[in-house]
Formats: sequence, structure tokens, C-alpha cells
Amino acid sequence: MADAAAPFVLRVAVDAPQHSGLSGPLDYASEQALTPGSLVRVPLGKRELLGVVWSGESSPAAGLALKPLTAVFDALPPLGDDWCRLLDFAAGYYQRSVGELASAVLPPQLRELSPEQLAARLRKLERKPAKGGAVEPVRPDLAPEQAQAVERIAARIAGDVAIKPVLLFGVTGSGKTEVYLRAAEAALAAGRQVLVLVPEINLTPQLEARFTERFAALLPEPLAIVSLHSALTPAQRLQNWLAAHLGRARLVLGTRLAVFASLPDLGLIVVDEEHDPSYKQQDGARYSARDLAVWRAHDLKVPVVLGSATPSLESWQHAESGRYERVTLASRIGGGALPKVKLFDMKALPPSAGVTTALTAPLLAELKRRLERGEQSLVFLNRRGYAPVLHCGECQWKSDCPHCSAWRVFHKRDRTLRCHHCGFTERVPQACPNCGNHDIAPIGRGTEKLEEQLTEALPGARVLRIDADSTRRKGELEAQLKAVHDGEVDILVGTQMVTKGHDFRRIRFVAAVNPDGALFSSDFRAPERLFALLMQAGGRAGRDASGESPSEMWVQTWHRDHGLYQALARHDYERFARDQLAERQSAGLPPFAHLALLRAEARTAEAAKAFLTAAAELLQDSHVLVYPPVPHAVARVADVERMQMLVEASQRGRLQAFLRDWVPALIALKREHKAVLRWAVDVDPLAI
DNA sequence: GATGTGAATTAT
DNA sequence: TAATTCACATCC
Repeated sequence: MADAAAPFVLRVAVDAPQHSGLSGPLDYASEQALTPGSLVRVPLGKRELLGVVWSGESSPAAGLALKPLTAVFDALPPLGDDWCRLLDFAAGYYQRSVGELASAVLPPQLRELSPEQLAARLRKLERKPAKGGAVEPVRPDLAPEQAQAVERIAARIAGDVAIKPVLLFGVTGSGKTEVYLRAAEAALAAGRQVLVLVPEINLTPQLEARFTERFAALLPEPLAIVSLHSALTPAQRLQNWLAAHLGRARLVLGTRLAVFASLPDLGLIVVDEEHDPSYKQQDGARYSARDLAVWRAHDLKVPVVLGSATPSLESWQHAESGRYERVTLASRIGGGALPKVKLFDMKALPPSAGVTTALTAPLLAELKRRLERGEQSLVFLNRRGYAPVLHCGECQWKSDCPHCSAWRVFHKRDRTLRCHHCGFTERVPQACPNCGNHDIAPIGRGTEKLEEQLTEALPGARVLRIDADSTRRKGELEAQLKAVHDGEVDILVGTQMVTKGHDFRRIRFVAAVNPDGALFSSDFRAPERLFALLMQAGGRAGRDASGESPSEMWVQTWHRDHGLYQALARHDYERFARDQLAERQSAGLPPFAHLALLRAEARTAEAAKAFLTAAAELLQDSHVLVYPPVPHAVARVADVERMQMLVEASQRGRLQAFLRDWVPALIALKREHKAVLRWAVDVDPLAI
């Protein structure tokens, strides 16, 4: 019980791991009453942790001697009610403790600093010098569609009524960014903060440059525009987070973790490329930043704009049903036409024309033609490395990973076999490690091989490859993109990395060399992803209308009659979405059903399966269907066996109610379970 | 999950 | 006899 020196009892959210059984905020003694949202340090066992004072009644267990707070961050204003509500909601929805989530989304440096050190940082922030004079920005005229979109968003910024999320459906090059800028301008002018989310860290610099250019004159204060993502140094991340929290940053641009930024005057949220899978955090607390952005906007009664040329089917369905307001930008600004899509039928190619290689003779000829005209081309292949597998013609050995159920990829440049799942790397053997035969050969192709073949087939062409391997070191991606922009590259070879957002003005020809694989994937979202990827890749072409020859995209396929390609060829996202949604509805899949996955990892598949089977027995609910456990698509990674079990309900609320009871029972079950095992619940999983 | 305990097992 | 390893209990 609290003694005379510390008369107050506070509930504090701390990162006591869920599996410890210490769920929910813990009680501590305090000498002073503190507002919920105050940051504190508290002892937990022998450790000392960051904590957030939480609201609600304390209920210390009888006879428990409460420990006192170690320290209070009293120089820092408490986190707002709205931030606490967001965390409360997210923790409940994704089945994590508030403390764990708070610890994951607050700047990591907060955990290390003492209140005195933090106070020093705050003083330093005050002294930040102002930037030099900014020039008045040039604002391009809006196309009528853009003006209408801006008006529909801006009209709602001042109002204090619950409003629908806006789905900004705009083809690539239709000027979505200008709509974001104008909407942001309206919110800033109304004295509100603006949060802009982007899917990837790579995209923050260019968007930040664009916003800074536009708003430098309007927002001359230092730290008025900041970014938040995990590539910042810990000190930068804390500084930018503090600027947002203090209301000093008026515009915050960031990746998914920025959805949890503390923003006292938040007046507008923009989610760019809202369909992008990167918005879903894939480990720890598996939240969807896009969905939380929608929740946060609704909670605050502020507008949220979800922008995409290929919206997620979830968002599209919400627009169809009227829950979201759809605003369409149907034409490209500047008059650049969308590239003509040619479905290149591999079946119609005579066998001699190089059917077995990705580079067909007609494709090479087209690339050559473009090259001679001095045009840039993009060859898109979503597979890095030289070849996905090595194969022995004698004994049929394949380059499998000893630790994973996957092939090791052949990387020719550094002569290695690399597992893309666990990272296990060895030098390429000279001969088959199984039978000693020298007749080992790569099967299939990746970007590295494509680069090599193009360099050989088109002497004199300047070929550049951009993928995760070519951009491993800091600054390399920027340098390579600059080379493309500066016209120092004729043919760009790349994975999906190059299809996202980058505004290549010179590219007039895009070829997707081998996209068929995703058509027959067991993952029900694979077609949606492929369509978005190809639309986005195609969108890289012909953004500049000045060229004489029409821009074009080729898709080399064995299945040209497939509905996906037919819709793609007509740039008909709506048709594609209609078809997919019909399929999803008849198959009882999202957005017409709500899913959660229980994942289990153990040394043996049997142990993981035993846990899942027992988990399925824990709770019966007539509204919830629990499927039998199945192995993960890549069952073994780094010698750990992975099994998963799908949970399905027709209504979100039913699924949530089930999980609320199930997860505590799972924690108890794990403690009875003898074998070493890790488990996690993934609500609204992206891949199943 | 992190940390600490005591008991059992192993190294020297 | 010291040094590891391991099972298991606690953490407001």
C-alpha cells in the first residue's frame, strides 16, 4: 500500500511482455498526482523502464507493496488524450499490451535518457536557428478534377463533424501530390498540423523536398517540417518527434510508425499509395498504419485522404458501399497519355525466337529501336540475384538452403549462393556438392542475369540495375536514381523498388519480363499486388508528354487472355476490382470476411502443430471459424518450423470479441506447453 | 522477455 | 572445487 511519503497510486503502461502474464498497466506509488499521458520511469524487477501514466482505476493486488516511480519527465508536456485513445484502440485491436505498443512507437531514445537529459534536449530544440529566407513557391494551376478534389477535402478541415475518409483514386501522373499539397495548405492555414504517410523510407526525401519547397515561405520556423522513419539517427528521430509533440512541427512526413506521432493540433492525414503492403507492420505489434490513420482521423473528426491509382480492395469496397467518399482523377496532367499496354503472347512466339529466355527477340528489337531513338527504357523483373536456383544436370541436386525450406539464390557478381530468408551465404561450388559433376547450371533468371544479357545483347547501351543488392550501401539508391534522371542510363533493370513513386521523366518504354508467377499463387492477394505493381511500373512511362513516339508497356505472358491482363491492357482498374471483389465475395474472403492468423514457431513442426491444435480447442464460438493448422508457405526458416492457423468471422466485431477471450487463454496455454515455442496473433493478415 | 535463484551437471 | 547449464519463479 502507498505510504505517507507517496500517497498517490498511478496506473502506468510499461513494456512488460505480453507472455509474462503481466498484461495491462501496472500500479506504482507516487508523491504527486500525474495527468494520464505523462512520461515516467518505473522499476520492474531489477530493470528500469519507460512508462506512460495511464487512465482508469487502480486495482493493486491486496497486500502488494507498491514501488515508487523512479523519475518523472516533468519538462515534457503529457501525451494527449487523443494519443492515448489511439494507443488504447490499437493495442486492443491488434491484441498487444498498451505498454508494449507505446514502447515500440515512442522514439527509442526516450528509453535511455534521464529527465534531466531530456530537458537538455528540449532546451536545445528551443535554440534551433531559423533558416534563411525562402522564396514564394510557384503553385501550378489545378486541373478541374484536382480543384474539385481539393475543395471536397478543404471544406471539411474547419468543420467539427465526423466526415467520411476520402479515397483519392487517381491514375499515375494525375497530380495526386498537388492535391495533397493544396489540402495540406488549407489545413496549415487553419492553424492545424498535417500528417503525411508514405509506404517506404526511400520515398520520404523526394516528398519532403516537394513539401519543403512549397511551404518554406509559409513555415519559416525551424523544424516546422519534419520526417519520421526508422532510418533517422536516434537523436534526429527524438528531435523530430519532440517537435511534433510540442506542436512546433506543422507538417510531419513519415512511414508507418509516424501514424503514432504525437500531434496536438492534427487537422489532416494523408496516406499516399494507400494500397501498399508496407503499411502493415510485419513483426511485433502487427498494425496497419493505413487503418489506424482512418481510425485516428475519425476519432479526431478530421479529414483523411487515401490516395492510390490502384486502391486496396478493402478501400475500394468501402468507396463502393458509401463508407468512403471517392474522388477520381481520371486524366494525366500535362496531357501525357498512359502507356499503351501490349500483351506479348509467348505462346505465339516460334520456338527458335528464344522463348526460354526472358529476353525475347522482339523485345530486344524494341529495346534497340528505343535505344537508337535515344529513349530510356525500364525492364521490370521482380526477382533479384542472378538465378533463383542452381541445378545439377547429373544428379538433380538443387541449391537448397540447409536451414530453410527454400532455394538459395545464385548471385554471380560476388559468386555466392545466398538464402533470401535466413541470410545463409556460401561461395558458389565449382562442382556439384552432391555428385562432383561440373555440369551445374543456373535455372531461371533474376535482375542480375537480365542486366548481363542486356549488356551483351546491346553493346554500347548503358544498362543500370537497381534492386536491393545494388543499393545496399547508404546513398547508392540516390546516386543511381540521379544517373537515370540525368540521362546517363539507357536501360534500367529493376525490381519493384524502381516502380514505386519515382518520377522518371525520360522513360518511354516499360517491359514486364516474366510476371505470370503471381497469377497462380496460393495467396489470394497475389493478383491484387500484381495488378498494382504492373500499373505502377507502367506508370513510370511517358510522364513527359513531349516525346514524339507513344510510350508503351509490354507484358510478356503465357496467359494473355487472363482477366487481370485484359483489365491492365485497358487501364481498367475498376473492372479488375469488380472481378476480384466478386471472387472474394463468393470465396468468403476479405473484405467480405475478417481474418486473423495464429502463428506458431518451434524447433519441430509437431510442437508448433500441437500448440495450434490445443489452441483451437480452447474456445468455441458459433460466429467464428477456426481452420486446421497448416505449414507456413516457407515452412522452415533458420531451422525454425512455422505453422499457422486461420481464424475467420463474417463480422469484425465477432472476431474481436473472440480474440479478446482467446489471447489470454493462449498465454495460459503457452505456459503449460513444454516445448520451446513462440506464437503471435496477426489481425487482418496480408498474406495467408 | 529479462533477471535472478538454486540445484544439477560438467570441467580441471 | 569452480564453472556452466538449466528449470522455474517473479516482475506492480
